[in-house]
Amino acid sequence: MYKANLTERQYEILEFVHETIEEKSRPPTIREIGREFSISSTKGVADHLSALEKKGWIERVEGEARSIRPVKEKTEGLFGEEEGVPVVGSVMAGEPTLAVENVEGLLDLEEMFPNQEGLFALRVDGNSMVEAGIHRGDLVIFRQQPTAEVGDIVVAVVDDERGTVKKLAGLGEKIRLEPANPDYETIVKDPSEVEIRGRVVGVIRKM
Amino acid sequence: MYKANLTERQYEILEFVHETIEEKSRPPTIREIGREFSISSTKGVADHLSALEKKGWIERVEGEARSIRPVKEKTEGLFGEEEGVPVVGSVMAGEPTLAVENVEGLLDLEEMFPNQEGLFALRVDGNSMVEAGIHRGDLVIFRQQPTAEVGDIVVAVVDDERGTVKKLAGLGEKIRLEPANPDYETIVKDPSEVEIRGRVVGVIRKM
DNA sequence: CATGTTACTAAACTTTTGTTTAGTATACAA
DNA sequence: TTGTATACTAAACAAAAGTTTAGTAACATG
Repeated sequence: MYKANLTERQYEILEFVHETIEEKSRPPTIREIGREFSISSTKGVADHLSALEKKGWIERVEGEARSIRPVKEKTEGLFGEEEGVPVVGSVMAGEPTLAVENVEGLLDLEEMFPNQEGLFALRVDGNSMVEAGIHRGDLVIFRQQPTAEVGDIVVAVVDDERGTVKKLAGLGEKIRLEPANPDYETIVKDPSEVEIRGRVVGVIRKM
Repeated sequence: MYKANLTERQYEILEFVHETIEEKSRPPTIREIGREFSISSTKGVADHLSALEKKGWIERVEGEARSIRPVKEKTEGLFGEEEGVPVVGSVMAGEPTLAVENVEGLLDLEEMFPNQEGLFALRVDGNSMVEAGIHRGDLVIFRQQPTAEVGDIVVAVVDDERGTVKKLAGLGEKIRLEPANPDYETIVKDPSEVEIRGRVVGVIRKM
């Protein structure tokens, strides 16, 4: 056995199917596979495909052209198609490299902050939130919403300024926007003077 | 004209092509499109495809089955396939919603932290780096490397412990690992007692 | 030593699919 | 009014692609 119950030949063909889909955005035909591997008979290729299907690596629709379809769950991992950066549980001494066994999961950023309606990013340009771990240059991810709860970190517009990021500390007759930096002062304004634009749901920093 | 120089019918067909690729991971045949739209003649569909090709929305290979291929640059945006969270330049007062005109670009997290060899994430569980904006629970993204420069924030293993995140403050006869929190003390160790495992290149926090 | 799997060739066959020819009808612009 | 683009039908044709039948050969396994 070669990799994961596949023979070497079967592995090569499965790999070619993937490459073709990747490059040409459609699966290859039996004859295209045959040409690639110098298999003159279509039956030769068809046999490999039957084996791959039987072993659960691909699916096909009988009689349809280009119907080879890799089974995602089985194939991802084998060809490194997973999205995301691996999250390691711990970094132990001794081993020079971080082994795959150490990986707890994959950090799928698209899943973490999906491209969904109402989600925006804003680059922070002040220092008023450093104690909340939001530094100049960071990108804050915020969900656009007109209100928030006390304690939330919000993106708000005060006095026609560019939006600022502050902690919402009070919501009564006066709205209190509290910085996380003793050098800055809490903003206390009438509700009419403050527009809450969104709630911060994440921070991303690249160094 | 309907959308972006396409007729309504052409738009519908282009949309169906996209859906088919999305759902079945291969483009539809002319007859499959015909069936969907109750166009009995293959010529009727072929005419639409010729129009789409002429207008630059798709590409085809003559004589090949299922060779319709949407031209990525033109199509993305029309069907909302872009990856990433929009980055807004500023959040202005007045407008109730964040207009698309405001968008400076798209934050493509996969591009920012690509799934490349040697890139890992580690969840921070101490408070020793709060002043550097790294809090408990944050994910630090680090590039696996055995050395680093003074000033870098590194992931290191000291005394068989689980990896810690510290600032590399000295590299001579003794290695200095400096926390960013006055409550913690700088670690000063022989090089033999410290293993630098990587350099922190990013921080991600979800709130 | 029979049996099954793998890995093919060769040739014929069928179905699917793309292409072409011929024609209808509507709408719009020059 | 003539041309051009759109939006099709109908029918036939040709090429592409999947399927099937009949074998060969190597190799491993019980």
